[in-house]
Order: sequence, then structure tokens, then C-alpha cells
Amino acid sequence: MARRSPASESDRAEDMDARKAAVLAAVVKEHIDTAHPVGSQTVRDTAGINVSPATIRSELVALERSGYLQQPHTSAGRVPTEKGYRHFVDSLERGKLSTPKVQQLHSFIGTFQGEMKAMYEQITAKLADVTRYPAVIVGPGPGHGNATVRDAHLVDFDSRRILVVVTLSDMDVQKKVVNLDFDVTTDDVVIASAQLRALVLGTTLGDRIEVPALNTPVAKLVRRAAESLFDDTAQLDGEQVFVGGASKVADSFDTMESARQVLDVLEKQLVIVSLFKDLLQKGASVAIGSEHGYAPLAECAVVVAPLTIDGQNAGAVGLLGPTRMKYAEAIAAADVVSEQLTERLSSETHHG
Amino acid sequence: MARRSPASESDRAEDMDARKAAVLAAVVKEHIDTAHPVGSQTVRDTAGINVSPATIRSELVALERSGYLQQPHTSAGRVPTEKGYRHFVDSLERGKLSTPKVQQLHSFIGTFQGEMKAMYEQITAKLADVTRYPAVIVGPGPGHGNATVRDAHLVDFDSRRILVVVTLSDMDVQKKVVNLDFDVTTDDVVIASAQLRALVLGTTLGDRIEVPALNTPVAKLVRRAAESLFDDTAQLDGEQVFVGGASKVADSFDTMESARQVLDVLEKQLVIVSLFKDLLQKGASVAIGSEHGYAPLAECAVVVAPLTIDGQNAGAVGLLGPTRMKYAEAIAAADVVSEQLTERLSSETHHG
DNA sequence: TCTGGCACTCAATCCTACCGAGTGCCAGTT
DNA sequence: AACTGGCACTCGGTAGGATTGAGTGCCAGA
Repeated sequence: MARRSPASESDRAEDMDARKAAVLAAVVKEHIDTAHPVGSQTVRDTAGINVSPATIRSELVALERSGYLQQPHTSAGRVPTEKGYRHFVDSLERGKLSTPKVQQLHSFIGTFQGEMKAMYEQITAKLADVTRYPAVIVGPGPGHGNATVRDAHLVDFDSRRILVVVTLSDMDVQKKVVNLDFDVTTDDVVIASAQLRALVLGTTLGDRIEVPALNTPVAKLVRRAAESLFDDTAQLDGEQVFVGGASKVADSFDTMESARQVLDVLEKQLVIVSLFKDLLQKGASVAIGSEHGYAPLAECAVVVAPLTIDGQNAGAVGLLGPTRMKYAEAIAAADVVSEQLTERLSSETHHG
Repeated sequence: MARRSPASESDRAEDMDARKAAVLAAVVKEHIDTAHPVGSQTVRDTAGINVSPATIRSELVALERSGYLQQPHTSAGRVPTEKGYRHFVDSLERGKLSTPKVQQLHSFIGTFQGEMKAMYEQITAKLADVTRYPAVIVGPGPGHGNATVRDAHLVDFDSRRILVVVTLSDMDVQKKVVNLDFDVTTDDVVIASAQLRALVLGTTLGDRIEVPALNTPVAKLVRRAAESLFDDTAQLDGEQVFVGGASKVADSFDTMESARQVLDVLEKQLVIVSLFKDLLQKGASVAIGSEHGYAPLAECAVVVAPLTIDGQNAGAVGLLGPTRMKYAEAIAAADVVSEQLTERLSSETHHG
């Protein structure tokens, strides 16, 4: 049967000449648009290749043999496999695709005024609106970023429960409860508050502060308070996850079951955050189907783009869609948001 | 045709004797359980009435004539109309229905420890989990409630932008930006901060404070800051809306379109809030179908229960479901959350 | 007032036939 | 060797037609 080269089952680069690539691209594009299997006829027309359908067919057979395509059943057209989508996405030239939609998004972010939280909310909504996919933005946790401390206070609620209140240069306010294992007086707290303020003023929440290890109640309180602030693990208000366009799942997914699972994931924000982190760590910007190894999203595609502050990962922008999602558009949109937001994050935190 | 009483089209109380009520209840219950039209046979069995199906049938005809039931088509069983559901719900005895589920909810709230925001989030999730319907809790805005001010500070970002930071007795921290139309120095701000603190300490955010109308920058700043705090319309962080179990829409609604619309509403939190407020104002706890007049939710039922602080409306607990939702359970669950949370709200704010 | 009996209705289900998009294969052409 | 036109074949989707059965309305009789 395999007449040409007996070991061509594998996926070395040679199994993909220019025309095969064109055919594959045509199939993927068409399937993304129509959700139907794509036949040789259609490929000929849409790919602009001047060969007969029969020739296309032999290419299709080859592509299927190498695992890029599959047939739902005999006498149906072809549908991309995960591998097919992957090839398509990889060969997508990353040149700033600039559709009107994406530009709209760009200017929306550029002109945005207001508080951070509202900004994230609105941008997430806009991103979902533009792409028609549910969107997620994982905002930088307060521990990250280079917002500096503008003010700090301690407020005592009883002799062992103290609240640390910190105002940051980006006009954000953070609080943190400190539970002591010894008693302090209100006077202690007032003194400690002033000391803490002097210590942390102008620092970044990422910085670790040296606190003299004295044994007076005041000194211990100051140390505990400072520690609580710079403690990575027990994040202050935690990473902020913004979800927008959840109702878009109804547009993108056709079975209730798949919609259900996507909604479920959107609710479990921990899952989303770690999924995004995983992908970004791998340097991936798109995960197709089972690539990310998370079963409930096996029929989905995830597009992510990083949010960075001073080159450090500080969050993510993501879109969820079906495997046949509009990758080019989605990637472009996520990238725009990522860039604009990253830019804004560094400028925001400096002019304070 | 109408042999008995010619003017019986209307819905006066007499058109509903005990047996009719039983039949109606049986139809509603069965339809809620099965989602199928209910026939005379089934009614006989489930309602425990010892009459023949033929007799039931005549009752069904009467109930249909009065508008409580309707037939999807000839030779199908009956399905409740909105009016039918309404009667059913109204006749539901409001005695604390106490299923294991509801008790579980009760104890969950009772034993909950932690911050308010996390509490609302988790309770909303739990409520959705128990009822299997998407749940919404509208938390009391910071303007409401009787949490008192424990501390207050002003932080200047530039000579016209000042941040007001207020720590409340429930360990919540609120912030508010004040934009001035005159310049102040950092020294002014320090002084104003102390004055503001003295003024508002121990007050409730609902109270209005008298501030001497002097014309020095400091006095004006203090007045502006105080006003911003007690300004109802420009709420501090706004009412907090918590949505849980959005993925439950996939269980409760059968068409993508209806699911879509519910998800849409859940996203538009303003709509939810005003819907809940409307219902509570009317004293309603259940809105069925088009009763609330909000078109996108015309095929839904809404169950609400108030959250009160000192007898004042301070929020709401709500569940969204199909018109054939499990009213008894949903109402019981919403009520439990409402009670427990109301209780907790008043105790929380006093022991501070 | 209730009941059993009966003819009737109509959605749902199943079967069948048919259509047509699309295939694989092959012999013939360039 | 690569491409093409031709052809038989496959099989999901659709449309018609018969069947089923749950449920009805009506009525005459208890």
C-alpha cells in the first residue's frame, strides 16, 4: 500500500511539502469557519491551488496518514486532528495581525482611565466581546509589581488581632490580618505602627525588609507585621482573576456538556491560574485539546499571553474556545491586551 | 359548553376547591420532577386521590379553563402555566422545610470563619452546590451596615489627588479617591488626616457628619473627604455581587439559548441587583416567568430572600432556575442563608 | 357526582428509500 | 513520475409513511 517510502508513518519534516501545507491550512481554515468536514473540492477552491480534486485527494490521504487529518467516517470530508491544528497554529506568522477589532481593543485599553480593578474587569469584558470567547485575565498579585508603599498603619481589634493596612503608590490599598500569640496594648500598636511605617515606606511589596530581632512586644509586632506583608505564600488579597464573557460559551460550544465543563473551569479560578502558569512557563501561547493534559478541557483550546512587570511573569491573559477556535484572531487579541497592559503596568507603577 | 357557571372564566377563589388544589399541586410537582406533561393517570397515583382518571380529567379541564394548566397539544398531558406555578408556590406552606441539604447549608454558614469576602464567595458557591441552581448573593455595600470606623487616614498622591483610607470594625478596609480643585501641601494632608480621623472615629458609614464650613485648605479637604465617605451614590467599592455555580445553568436549562440568556444576566450584575431590589421591595420572594417583567428571564424563575441589617434591606440572596425549578427547596435554602447571614451580619458588626 | 367505555388525536418512533457529497482506485494523458 | 477524468462505492442526512401509545373528550349508565 505505502508505495513511496515505507517508513513515512512518522512525522518528520519531509512529510510536509509546500502544497501539503497549503492543503492542510485550507482544511483547517475552512473547518474553523464552517464546523463541517472539508472535501477535496472545497480545498481546491479555497486554497487557490490549480490542480484537480483527485490530486488534492491524494494529498489528503497523505496528510491523514501522517496524522494531521482524520475522517469522521468514510465518504466524509476531512477534519483536522490536534496535530493538524498544532501545525496550523505553529505556521501562523506571528506578524501583528491588525484587524479593526484588534485595533478597537488596542485603543480601548490605551484610553482607559480609572482604578485597576475596574480596568481589569472592563478589559476582560471587552476582550471577550471582541473575540466572542470567554476571556480571563489573571491580574498581578499585590506582592508583585513595583508599586511602592506610600503609607502603612496598624489597627488593633483586640489585644491579639492586628490589621495591617498598606497604601500603595498605584492607589491600591491592601490589608492583612496578623494573629499574635502574645498580647499588645493599644499604645504598643501606635508605636509599632509608626515604626512599621518608617520601615516600609517607599519599598516594594516584593522586597524583604530587615527587622531588628528584639524581644519587646512592639518589636515583635513590627516584625510579624512586616513578615506578613512580604510573605509570598499567604498573598495579601491573592491573585485577582477576572472572567468575562462567560455567556459566550453558549456561542462557541455546541453541546451542553462541553459548555458545562468550560463554565466549571471558569469558576475554579485556581485551576485556570495554574493552567495559565503552566503554559506560560513552557513558553506556550496556545494549548490545543489534550496538550495541556487537563482532562475537562480536552475538547478546548486555550490561548494565553503573559503579563510582565520588569520582565517577570506577573499574570496572564487568556481565551478559551473550542479546538476549532479562530486562533489568529484570538492570539492577536490576547497579544494586544498583553502588550498594552504590560506597558501600562510599568508606567502606572512609576508615576506614583 | 360551560354548563355550570357561565362567568367562570375569571379566577375568583371559588374556582379552586380542595380537590382541584390537590390535583394542581400533583401536576406541578410531577412536572417539576419529570419535565414531562402530566396525565390524569399519573395525577391519580401521585396525588393519592381515590377517584378514577376520568374524574381527574374533568378537574384538569376545569383547571385549564381557569388558566392554571395548559396542554402542549391535544392528547398530551397538562403542564402548569405561570399562574399554575404561582398558585403552587403561594400555597406552599412556609414552615421551615428542613431537608438534610438545607441543614448542611445551615451548619456550613454557622461554623464559617474568616473574612467577609471569602465568606460570601464560599456561601454563594455552597448555596449553588446544594440547590444545583446558580446562586447570587448581593452583599451589603460598605455604606450600609453598622460597622463603625476604627481608623481613617488621608494619603496624598499629588497636590490634588488624595486617597481616603478607612478601616472598619469588621476588619474591612475601604478606600476612596478625592480629586480636589485646589492644591494642598503634604503638611495640610497630615493635619487634615488627623482631623478627619477624630471626626469619623466610631461613626457608621451611614451617618452624616457635620463638618465646620471653614475656608482653609485643610478644612475644605476634611470636608471633601468626609463627604466622599458618606456619599451614598458614589459607593465606596460598590455593592458586592457574588455569583456561584454558573455552570449549573447547563443542568437546569435545556436549550442553549436559555442558558445563554441566564449567563448573560449573571454577568450583568447591575441587572441582577436591581431585579432583586425590585422583588424585595414588592415583598415578593419568588418571581415566576414574566412576573418580573424582565424579558430575557421570561422563561426563568427567581427566588430571593432579603439580607437585613437593623431591619434595613442590605442585600439579597437569590437563586435562578427554570420555571419548573424546585421551589420548596430553593426557597428553604435561600431563607436559611438569608437568616443566618442576617444574624451574622449584626453580630459581626457589634463585637468589633 | 362519579365511572367505565370508546373513539379520537397527535407527538414520538421506527423503517425505508433515496439523495448526494465525498471518497478510493485506476487507466490514461502529459 | 505527476496529474487528471472517470467511475463505482460508501454512508450520513433527509423525507416520507406507517405504527404506536399515551392521553384526551365525551357520553351513557351507576
